[in-house]
Amino acid sequence: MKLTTKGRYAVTAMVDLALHADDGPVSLSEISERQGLSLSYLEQLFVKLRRSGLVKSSRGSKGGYSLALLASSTTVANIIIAVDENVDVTNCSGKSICQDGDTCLTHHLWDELTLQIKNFLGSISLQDLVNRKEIRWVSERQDAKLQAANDLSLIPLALSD
Amino acid sequence: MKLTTKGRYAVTAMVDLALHADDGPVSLSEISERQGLSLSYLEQLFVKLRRSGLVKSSRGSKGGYSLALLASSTTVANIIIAVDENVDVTNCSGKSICQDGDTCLTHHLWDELTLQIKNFLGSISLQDLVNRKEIRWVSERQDAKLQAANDLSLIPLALSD
DNA sequence: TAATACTTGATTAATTTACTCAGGATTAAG
DNA sequence: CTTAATCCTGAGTAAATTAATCAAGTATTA
Repeated sequence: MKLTTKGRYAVTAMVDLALHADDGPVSLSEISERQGLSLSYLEQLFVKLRRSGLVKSSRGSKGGYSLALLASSTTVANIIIAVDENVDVTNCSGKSICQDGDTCLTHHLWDELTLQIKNFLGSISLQDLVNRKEIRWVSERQDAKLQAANDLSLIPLALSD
Repeated sequence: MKLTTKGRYAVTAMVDLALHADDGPVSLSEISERQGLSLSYLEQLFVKLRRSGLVKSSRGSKGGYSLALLASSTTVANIIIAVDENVDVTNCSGKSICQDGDTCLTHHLWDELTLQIKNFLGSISLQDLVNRKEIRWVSERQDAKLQAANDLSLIPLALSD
């Protein structure tokens, strides 16, 4: 499987989106600040998320992204597949051609593991994550931090120079 | 998690070892031929497998590797960890320092997935794999092919030139 | 003593990852 | 109508990782 920073970033960003869904479209720069992720990189990821139909965008000032589906209808597996292309741990993408066009000795094992991972990640929705206590805590901490930073930025002209 | 060719090769080689355990030590060149894996690369992997105590080596002619433990005591997880170092899907190796030294929004989710994968791979032993019908079939095919190749190689001097 | 096989360390080509950069298109607000 | 915010796109790239190869051993057995 490919489970790298890319997939983790995408899920994190989508959870952020779900958590702040009430305030209208969420801009990538907000997500970037709150989650500490690179803005340019997020842009790349959201192209894929949009093309996969998981988010919808609104351009212009006060624009941003919002969930295209119910939080309960989007699973973690959906998100990872959208950005990572596949969640397959076989060497042959499940085609059973791993050794000279034939099945390799352990093909079936990797096929099973792939199924296990897909089942697990497919069983967890964004709504499940939003409901979790430990995620709400982290989110509150992040919101407070961003608020504090914004409050400070109201007086930089008075301080600089 | 790092589940790449390295881990797959190692498990495949270990299953080969378990399947041919009755015939005494198995040389890496045999495994290389049967499983279509690079000999030099197998050498690297078996250094780690030996240091992890999963196999024991006997040098010299008729030497090779054999299982250090019962096939029922070595799990797939043991093998992958031995060559890949970790099976962790968090960004922080489980330390909860993923965002500026603090817990990131989705840390717990990756922690759980890591546990799932470890449980699954830890629940399957080499003995389980050896007992599987589909693995026996592939193994028989491979043995027959190697036997045929060896039979041919008995007369190359008569044919070459 | 010759052949076999493990042992080790250095090196490397190809690929992937995780970005950055530069610019353009669209929209809302002032 | 202008400007600022934001999405949108594509090209490029440095660093890391992978999947090896190569060379030179050492140990053991036939």
